[in-house]
Amino acid sequence: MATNKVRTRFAPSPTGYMHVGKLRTALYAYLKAKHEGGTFILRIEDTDQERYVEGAVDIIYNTLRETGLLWDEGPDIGGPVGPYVQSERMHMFKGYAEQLVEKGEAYYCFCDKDRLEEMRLVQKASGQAPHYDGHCRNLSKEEVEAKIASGAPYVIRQKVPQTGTTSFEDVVFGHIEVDNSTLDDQILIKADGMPTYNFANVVDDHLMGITHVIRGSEYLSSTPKYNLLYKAFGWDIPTYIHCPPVMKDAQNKLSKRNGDASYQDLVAKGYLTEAVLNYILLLGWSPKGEREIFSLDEMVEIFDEHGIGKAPAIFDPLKLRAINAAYIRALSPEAFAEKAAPYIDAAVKTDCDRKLLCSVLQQRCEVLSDIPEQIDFIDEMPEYDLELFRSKKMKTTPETAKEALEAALPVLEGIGDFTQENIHEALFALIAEKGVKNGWMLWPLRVAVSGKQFTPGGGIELSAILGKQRALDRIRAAIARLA
RNA sequence: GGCCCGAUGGUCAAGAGGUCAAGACAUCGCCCUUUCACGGCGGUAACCCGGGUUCGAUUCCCGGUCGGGUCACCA
Repeated sequence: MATNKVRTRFAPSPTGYMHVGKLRTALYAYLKAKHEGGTFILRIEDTDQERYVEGAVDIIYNTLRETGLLWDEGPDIGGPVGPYVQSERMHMFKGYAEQLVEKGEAYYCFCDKDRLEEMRLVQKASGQAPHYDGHCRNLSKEEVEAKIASGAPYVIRQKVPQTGTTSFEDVVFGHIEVDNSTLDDQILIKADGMPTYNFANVVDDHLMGITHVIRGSEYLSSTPKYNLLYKAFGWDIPTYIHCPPVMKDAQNKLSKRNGDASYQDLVAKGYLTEAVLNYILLLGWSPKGEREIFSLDEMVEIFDEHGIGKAPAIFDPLKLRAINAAYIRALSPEAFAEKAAPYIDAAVKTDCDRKLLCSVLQQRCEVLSDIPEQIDFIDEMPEYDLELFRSKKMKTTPETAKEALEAALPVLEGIGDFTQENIHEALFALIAEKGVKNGWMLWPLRVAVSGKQFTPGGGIELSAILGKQRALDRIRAAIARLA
C-alpha cells in the first residue's frame, strides 16, 4: 500500500479471554494511530483451529467496542486490504514463500519429524542449542523437483545467513543486535501448505501496510528473523514498539492460567470501563505532567510511545481501585444511579429513599461491588453489639446513647415530612437546646438505625433513607435493648 | 544452557554527569466532618552489588546478582 499515513493493528488470537496486557497493547496501538491521524486495524489471527474457542471473537469485538477502541478496518466492516480474518487468507502465503525460494532466501525441506527429533536429541546431548542443522539447505534443484514429484511431504524454510549480525531499532528498547548464527532456519510453510504464524504475520503486516508494529516484548527475540524476511522480500521494515509484559508479581505474568482478572472479570467486579482503561494506560507508560486521569480523547491527544517503559509492570489492584473511585465520584448522579442500580437491587428489596441512598453511596464506594455489603442493613437490622454505642472520640457510651435516643425519639416522631432536611433541622435544634456535641446525639442514632460500625452516611441520612416507620422502630428497639 | 532484555521507596513511575532524587497509589499523623469515607495539610520510605571512566556517578562502560523473554510443522 502506498501511503505514508500511520497504520497500526491489533492482531489477537481468539482465545476467549481479554487479559489486561492484551488490552493495553490494543490501547497503545489505537492511541498511536489516532494520535497521528492514522488508521487502526483489527485482524483476527484464528489460524490455530485447535485453540478455537466459541464466542471468543465476540469477546474481542465487545471489549474493543465497550472501551471505545473502535477500528477503522476489520473483519466485520471490511476495508481495502481484507480479508481481516487470518483463516481466510491462508491461500495467499505459499506463493510468497515460493518467491523466496526463487530468490534463494528459502528452501524446501524434506526432513521428517523423526529425523528432527533425533537431531535435537543429539544436539542437546552435546550441549548445543536445538536448531535445524541445514540438512536440506543445499539440495540441488533436480533433487528437490524429484522429491516433490514423488509426493514426498515438505516444508519451506527460511534461509537465514550463517554469519554476520542482524540489528534493528526498537522504539522502546533501542538498538538490538544478534548474531545470525543464533537464528534458526524457521519454517515458513508447514507440510499442510499453511503458513506458520511468524510468516503469516510478516506477510499480512506488509500487505496491510502496517507502519508501526505494536506488540508484546515476547516477540523481541524473533524480530530479527522477521526483519530478515522483510529484507529478503525487499519490503520496508515497520517501526517496532515492543511493550514489556504486565505482571501479577515480580515472577509471574498476569494470565488466565493463574486465574488473574481479565477485562471482563474487572467489569463484572464493578470496575468502570473508563477506569480500567485509564489504569491500563498508566501501566508501563507515563504522561508528561502530573495528571493521570484522562478520557480516551485526552489519551489520544497526549499519547507518545516514547513514554513506554522497558521494565515489566506489576498490576496493582489497589491503584486500580483508587482510580475507579475517582471515576465513580466524577459520574453525574444520574449515571451513578444507573450503574449502581443492579448492585442496590441485589441487596435491597424494600422501599427506601433511593435518590438519597445513591448520593451517599457515590461518595463512599470505590468499586460498585462494594455496594451490597455497604447497605445490607436496610432490609434487615443486623445483630449488633451494644458496645458499638461506645465512642471515645464522640464521648458516648451505651448509657449516654440511651439518653440521647430517648430525647431524639419524640422529636423525630413529631416530624411530618421525614426528609433529610427536616430531620437535620429538628435534631440540631434539640442538640442546641441540650447543649451537647453533635456526635453525642448523632453517633448513637447512626448505630441504632444501622447496627453497623461503618455505614455510607450518618444517622440523619440513614434515617431519611430508611423512612420514618422503620427508623423509629429501630430507635425504639435500641432503647429497649439499652434499658 | 545459548541468545535477547530489564533493575529508582511496598506498587506504578519522573529524572539528569553535580537535584534537598518529582508525582500518584498504599501507609502514618493532623485538620475538617454527623462514624468510615470524601476533602485539605504534613510525615516515613528508593537509585541491586562490585569494579572502571571522571574533579564528581544513581545516571556512562565492564563484570556479577536477581528477574523476565525466547529457543516448535503453537500463535
